[in-house]
Amino acid sequence: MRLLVLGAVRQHGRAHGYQVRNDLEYWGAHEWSNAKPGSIYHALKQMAKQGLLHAHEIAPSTAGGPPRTEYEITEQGTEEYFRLLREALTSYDQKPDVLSAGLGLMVDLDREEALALLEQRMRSIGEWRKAVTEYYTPEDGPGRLGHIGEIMDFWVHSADTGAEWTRGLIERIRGGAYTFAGEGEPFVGVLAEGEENPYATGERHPGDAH
Amino acid sequence: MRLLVLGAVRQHGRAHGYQVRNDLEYWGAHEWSNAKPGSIYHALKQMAKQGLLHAHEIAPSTAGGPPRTEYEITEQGTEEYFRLLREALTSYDQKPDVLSAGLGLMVDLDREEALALLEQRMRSIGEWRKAVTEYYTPEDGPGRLGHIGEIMDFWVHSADTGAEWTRGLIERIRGGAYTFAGEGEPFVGVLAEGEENPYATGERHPGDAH
DNA sequence: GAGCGAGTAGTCAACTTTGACTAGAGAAGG
DNA sequence: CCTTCTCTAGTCAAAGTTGACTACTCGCTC
Repeated sequence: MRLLVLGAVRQHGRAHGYQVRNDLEYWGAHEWSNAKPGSIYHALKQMAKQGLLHAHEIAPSTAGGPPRTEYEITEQGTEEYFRLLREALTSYDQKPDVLSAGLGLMVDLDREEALALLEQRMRSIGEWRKAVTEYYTPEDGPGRLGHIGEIMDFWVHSADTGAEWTRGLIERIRGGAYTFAGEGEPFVGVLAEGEENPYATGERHPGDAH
Repeated sequence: MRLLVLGAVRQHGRAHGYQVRNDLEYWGAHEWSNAKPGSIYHALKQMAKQGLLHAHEIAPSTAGGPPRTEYEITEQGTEEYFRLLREALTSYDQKPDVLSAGLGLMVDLDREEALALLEQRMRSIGEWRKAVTEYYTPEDGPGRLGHIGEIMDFWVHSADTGAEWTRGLIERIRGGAYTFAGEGEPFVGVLAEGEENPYATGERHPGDAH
């Protein structure tokens, strides 16, 4: 959440809550993370209180609606942003939404660093896997865990396929895919004021509960 | 959370919070879900308030510590339990911890139903995949999403490998693995009073003194 | 025989998330 | 001209989560 919001504000330079909200929808974040209005506005306020963002009270907008608050990222916020971003890319905590946020923002780093972080991620997954399999392997033979063992198996399978996917991503990046920081014209990751979102949702989204 | 707690209480017949807490640790739930003391006690109280559990105030325990409250599952709670369990097994909402909880408790259903639910899960994943790929496939060729497309790719990859794993599980269950409801001696999924947990973590628990 | 650590059982404040709601402006339609 | 819809921008109460903390007992050691 904080990572996403900081990333959105940072790309705009200065943004109000509704803009952030739209960016996150543009990124599809409402599908794979808990990016709902309440969370976004809460994060903005909280981070403003903590000095990661600077808030400007602004007169009511041009297009109706309540007065809005604009936010700018502070130096402290930028630091925190990169800390969170690096962590999202390296640590394997099994929260897929954290990785997704990291992927969406990784181009704020330079290519070499992104690669290094993803390599580190591979190692993290390896360590996690080793710890888990050693720890939960019963001494008196497999199978004594019964169906509970399926949980373990599921997690290990997820780790393995996650590692495989990460390896693929590393190849693609190493092969020159995408435009990272300092490589010229960056990918436009936010919507300009007034630009309409080509991925704006119709009512039902692919991730909605049925 | 609610699913896990209901499942634990139900298997005991009658249980106090600390017992539930221990069961969840036995299942490894502290690894793959947010099963911390605070959440567990909160869920118990909340569900008691809502009539899913019935609370009995009990005198201080035999072995020191504050007075404890014992809970029994009500009829309403049992209904809710099976509703949550079926949902956890069928719906693909990308929250791996929900599936894990479902796996740990699936043997409370009979084999045929578990299989049917998992088949349904396969279909859900298929639908999700179709919706997402159709929805986010740009008309003007792939690649216009830029690195944002990697998020999509990651999710689709997860869905595919998740489906593959589910297929494997279905095979194992169909092949006679595990003991489901009504198939005689059930797998012992909870700890008896006083039994020590062979998988107790050597790690520090939240709440431990430093 | 005092102190210490470990186990038992649970509470609490701070924080985050959720989902429903508000309220004004322009557009659309009859 | 009046109603209804959609977009803009955000608020709020209720629920859930986190991590630290309490308080009590038993066994052990120094």
